[in-house]
Amino acid sequence: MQKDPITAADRVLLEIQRAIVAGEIPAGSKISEPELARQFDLSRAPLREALARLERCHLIERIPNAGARVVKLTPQGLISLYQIRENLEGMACRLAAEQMSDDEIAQMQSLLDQHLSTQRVREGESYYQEAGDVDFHYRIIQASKNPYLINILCDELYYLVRMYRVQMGMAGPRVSRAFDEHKAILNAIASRDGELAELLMRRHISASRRNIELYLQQGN
Amino acid sequence: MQKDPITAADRVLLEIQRAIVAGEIPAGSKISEPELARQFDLSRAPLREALARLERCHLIERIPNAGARVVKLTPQGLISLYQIRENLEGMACRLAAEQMSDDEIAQMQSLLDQHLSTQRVREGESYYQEAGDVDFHYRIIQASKNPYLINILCDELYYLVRMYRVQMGMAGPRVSRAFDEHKAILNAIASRDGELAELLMRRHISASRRNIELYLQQGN
DNA sequence: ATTAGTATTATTGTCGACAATCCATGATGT
DNA sequence: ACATCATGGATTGTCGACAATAATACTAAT
Repeated sequence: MQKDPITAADRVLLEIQRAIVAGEIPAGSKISEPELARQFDLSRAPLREALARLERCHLIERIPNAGARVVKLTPQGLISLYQIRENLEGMACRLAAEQMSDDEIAQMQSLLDQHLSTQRVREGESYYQEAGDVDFHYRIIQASKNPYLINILCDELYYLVRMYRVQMGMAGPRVSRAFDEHKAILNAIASRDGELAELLMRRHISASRRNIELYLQQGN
Repeated sequence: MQKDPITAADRVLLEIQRAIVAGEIPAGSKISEPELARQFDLSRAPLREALARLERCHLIERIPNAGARVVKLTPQGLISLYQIRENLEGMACRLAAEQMSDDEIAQMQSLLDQHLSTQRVREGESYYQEAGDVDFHYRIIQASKNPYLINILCDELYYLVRMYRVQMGMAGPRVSRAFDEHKAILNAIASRDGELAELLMRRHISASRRNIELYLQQGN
C-alpha cells in the first residue's frame, strides 16, 4: 500500500487553486507572499512551493524579483487552450481506443449511465453535467496510458479550463448534446476504432469551443 | 527593454539540467539536497526552487518526504514522448503555416541555408545537424504563437528529448534526409499549406522515432 | 508644473537552524 | 532462522531572519 503524505504546501496549494479557479482571488491581481502566509498561518517556504506549482498549471505568472500575478483570462488565451485540447484529447481518445481493457470500457459505460440518471434528475442545472463532462474526459485521458499526456492535460491545463468555465459562467445549452457525443465517443472506443474516436473527440471539443466563442460574442 | 535578473536558483538549475542531460548525474540516481547544496555552495532554498523546475521538465521525480531521483530512461517512455511530439509539433507546424509573417519565413529559409553550409563542412559529424534540427524545430514551435504549446514543447519536453538523444548516442544516419525534410516542411509553410506542413512534420518526427526504435533493437 | 533623481519602503531571494518524517541497522521474540 | 519491532541516523519539510532587488514617494531642478 502506498502512503500519501499530505504536506502543508499541498494543503495551501489546493486552497489557493480553488480560490483562483472560483475567482475569489480575482484574475490579474497581485499575489503577496507575506499576506498569503499570514492568511494561511504558515511560513513563506511552503507557500513558495505552492506558488511554483500554481505557475506550473498556468494559474499564476511569476517574474523574478517582481512577484506573482493571477493570470488574466482573454479570448485569445481560451482559443489557444482549446486548440491544444482538441489535439491532445483527440490523441488521448485514439490511444484509449487502442489500450483500454474491456473491463475499463464497461466501467466507462456504467459511468455514462450514471451521468444520464443524474442528468434526468437535475434537468437544466448544468453543474452536474459539467462535473460529468470533466469526469468523462478525465477518464479517457487516464486511459491513454501516456504519462506525459496525462500530466499535461490533467495536471497542467485542467485547472485553467475549469477557471475559464467557472468565471465566464459557462452554463451552456449543450448538456444533452454533450452527453450524446460522449456516448458516440465511447461506442467508437468500444469497437476499437481509434481513428473514429479521435475524430469524434476533436469534434466534441471543437463544438464546445465554438459554443464558448458564441457566448463570448454574445456577452460583449 | 526588458531586464533579465538572473537568480542563484537559475544558475544552479541550468547547471544541473546540463549535467542530467549529459548523463554526468546518472539516470535513476538519487538527488541529495544537502550534497548538491554543498557542491554548488549555496543554501537549500534556491536548490529546492531549481528541483521544482527540474520536476517540471520531467528530468527528476520527487516523492514527498522521500526525495528526488533522476528519471530513468525507458524505451516506452521514449515512445510516449515521441507520440506527443508528433501531435504537438504537427499542430505547431500547421499554426506556423497560418501565422508566420513573410519576413519570418525568409529568415527560416536563410537559417536552413546556413545549416546546409555547416553540414557540408562537417559531413558525417552529426552534432551540428543535431543542433540545427533542434533549432529548426524550436523556431517552428515559436512561430505557432500558441503560448501553451510553446511552453509544453520548449520548456517541458525539450530537455527530456535531448537527454534521450545524448544518452542513447543518437548519431543517426539521417543527417541529410532530415535536412531535406526540413526544407519540404518550410516549403509547405511558405505556400501557406498548413495541412501539408502538419503532415510532413508528423512524418518527419515519426521517421525519427522509427529510426530510434531501430537503433534500440540493434543496441540490445 | 513636469520631470529627473533620490530616498524610503516593501517585497522577493537567500540563509542557517529546527521539527517531522523516512530509511537502515540491529535487537528481540517465536 | 525468520519476521517483527524498536532505535539511530539522515533527509526532507518548515520556520524566522537577513540581504538584495524592485516599487513607491518625495525632493529638487528646469
